[in-house]
Amino acid sequence: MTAPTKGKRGRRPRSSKDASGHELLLDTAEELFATHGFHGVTAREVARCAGVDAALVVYYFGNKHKLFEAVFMRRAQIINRERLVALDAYAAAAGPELSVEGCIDAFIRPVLHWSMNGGPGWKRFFAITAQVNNTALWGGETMGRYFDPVVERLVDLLRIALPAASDEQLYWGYHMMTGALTLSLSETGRIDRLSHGRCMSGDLPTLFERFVPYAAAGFRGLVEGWRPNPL
Amino acid sequence: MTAPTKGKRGRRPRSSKDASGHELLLDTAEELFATHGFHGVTAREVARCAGVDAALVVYYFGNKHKLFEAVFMRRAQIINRERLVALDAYAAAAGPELSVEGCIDAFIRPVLHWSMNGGPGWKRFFAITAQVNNTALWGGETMGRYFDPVVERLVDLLRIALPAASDEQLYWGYHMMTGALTLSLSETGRIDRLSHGRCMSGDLPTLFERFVPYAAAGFRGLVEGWRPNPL
DNA sequence: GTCTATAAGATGATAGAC
DNA sequence: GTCTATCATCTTATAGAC
Repeated sequence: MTAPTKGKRGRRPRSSKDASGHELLLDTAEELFATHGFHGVTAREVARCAGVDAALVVYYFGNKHKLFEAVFMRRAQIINRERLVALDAYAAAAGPELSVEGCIDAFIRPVLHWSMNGGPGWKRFFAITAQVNNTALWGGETMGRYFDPVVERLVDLLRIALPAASDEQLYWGYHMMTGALTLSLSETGRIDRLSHGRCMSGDLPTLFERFVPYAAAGFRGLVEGWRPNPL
Repeated sequence: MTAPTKGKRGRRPRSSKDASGHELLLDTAEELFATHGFHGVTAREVARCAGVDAALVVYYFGNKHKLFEAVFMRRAQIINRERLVALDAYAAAAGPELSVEGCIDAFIRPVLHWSMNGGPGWKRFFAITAQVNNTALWGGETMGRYFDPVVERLVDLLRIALPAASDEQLYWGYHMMTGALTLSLSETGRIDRLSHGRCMSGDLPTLFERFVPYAAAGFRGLVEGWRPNPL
């Protein structure tokens, strides 16, 4: 062993020019949680990797779980605020000419904007979101607590754009849309391999161009219905 | 402390009528990994909960990670086999009258069948699948390794059903479909809360009825396209 | 605000008895 | 095949000095 430190994921020595310990811990936790998941990282690793003392995790956040919640909340709040603004602005601009495409555009544009232009912190946040959304134990509850109020606003507009749709159909439609969206934003690289390079996880402009017509047509197809052979 | 054991998630004392240690460990690992994720469970916990000695994890599987792979592979192989059979049978029956709905039906019918009729082990497997699918580090790679060959067969059929679609569109369409499918099968309960009980995660016949027209219309909408305002 | 020291216990993996 | 005992290390969290 010749390295000066023995930490598993290395230590970044803290310089006086760095951000505050609080922000440093948030950023570092975001990075490590995104890659390894909540249980795949220890609070000590986060502190070590941030170049900060381990006791400061407790000092700033109380415990590891509250650190995770703080990471999640920081950007979720921004998304929620911008989505509400975008949905209201679209509703005001479209008037009675509201379209499904327009509603979905307003709903996903903020997340695509931040994923493209927000830097690596935002990408990591979306990777965390995908994991939370797909975890039964605290995922359903956490996602709902943070995002459901804005989803209700989206469903309100979709009710106008698709008057023939029942609420049950709209909620199922949203459910399928969010599965596609969180997976897409997590950029796992699977589609790159599957498509032999024809599609790229990180190509968000193309994702946007594909996502809106897919989801909008999906909502309409839902309303038209389909009679399967019974399962 | 009055309980005879002190294990965090309890011990199930092993009786001579139980299945072999190998199967017991697989079933128990499946249950715990589904709920808490790979890093959220220790190999010791799996063994304790199975009523089996901790050293047997190493004896049977080599290490904790290989135990996880064994859990995942056990049912993935069954799904793959049945999906291939279903896709081939549908292609043979439909001939040139192949429809997008029919292809998607054939692709998802096996998983819905097992989720509805296969007992809790299958539900747990799908919960694990959703987590793997949405994890960047090993998710993209693992999902691809297990499932991509069958996905290629699906895309082959969709090429016939949708001759106007480019491969790039078909792969994006599959990508969005799989996000919706893995989230749906993981039954996180989020849609139950969001919809105030109008929709239920565990209502798979309704999911099936909604999923096929949504995804099929999505694929068609993808081909028709849509010109967004630039991001 | 930041650090050291430490408590009290769990971890994955192994060696080797039976 | 199954078990005990053990290694070397890591864990969350706290108390209290500076």
